[in-house]
Amino acid sequence: MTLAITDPRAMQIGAVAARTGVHIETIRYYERIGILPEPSRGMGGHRLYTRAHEQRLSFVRRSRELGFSLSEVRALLALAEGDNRNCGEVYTIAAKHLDEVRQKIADLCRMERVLQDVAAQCSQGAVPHCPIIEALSGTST
Amino acid sequence: MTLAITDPRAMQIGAVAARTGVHIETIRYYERIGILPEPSRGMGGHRLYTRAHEQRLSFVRRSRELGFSLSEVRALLALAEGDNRNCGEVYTIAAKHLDEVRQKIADLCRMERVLQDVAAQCSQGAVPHCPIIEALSGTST
DNA sequence: GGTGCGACCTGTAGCGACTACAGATGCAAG
DNA sequence: CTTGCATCTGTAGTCGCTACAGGTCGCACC
Repeated sequence: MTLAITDPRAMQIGAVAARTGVHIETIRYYERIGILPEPSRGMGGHRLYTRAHEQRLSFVRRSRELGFSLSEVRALLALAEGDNRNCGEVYTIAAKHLDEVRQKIADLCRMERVLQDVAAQCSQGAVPHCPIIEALSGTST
Repeated sequence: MTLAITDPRAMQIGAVAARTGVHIETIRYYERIGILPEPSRGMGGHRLYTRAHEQRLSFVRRSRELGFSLSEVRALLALAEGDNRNCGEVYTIAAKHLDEVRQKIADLCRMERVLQDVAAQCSQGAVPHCPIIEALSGTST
């Protein structure tokens, strides 16, 4: 029964989690939604991962850190899998995402300015009424 | 039966939605979670809103546009309701939120830089392998 | 008096990307 | 044998909406 040819380099989920920085629950979640292929199982039903799994997980993690959505990550993985003719498609995804990131930055910077103005009025003290509340109540603006 | 003293200034949900820019479904959602008090109802069970509801909704909308979470908005509303002794608490919430916004901006700017670098390598053409994929695969970094 | 239309009603399920349990195992050491 | 950690499965919760499905209300028009 225990003749299973278990690769000595095989890792359990905790080990891959530690090496990739991806939480255990998230790894199982990725498997469930098809981002990570199902690994083989050892004696007690424990998942056994290979270097390929680890690399794929690292790829996902780095992509997520750069703000790619999981569906973008899925697309990137598919392109990475294939030959390198698809570099243009990869570039398209990345460029589109870069635009979105810049848009978000612009939005947040606008928020920041307003918040700072509003907060600054408050710290100038001597308040008959709270200027933050009044700004949000929007009798001005 | 139809003696109900309906305030002529009372609006139906569609009107408040139009005036405040908050979607109808969102208004009902706010009511459900207790952000907006239940309005009175007219003949057919339709909600009837007052100016007070409209003002509260506008307050919520402006706060949300500045990125406050609904639980922060709840707190701000409670403070706005009370006397103005709580201006310090309002300031605390706003300042904390401002910090978070700045943190997000910093994070996004870091993403932006990396994405731009990576994308720039790609557009420099003459690619043996896709540099974006390689960057995400992380043999470097 | 019917019929159509649009605005409204209630209630529930779905999104994205996890996270947090509960309750059952596996496995090695003391 | 027991303790204790790691793992297993499955489900529900998070946030802030959004999108239905299937019913009702009120008014205009013929």
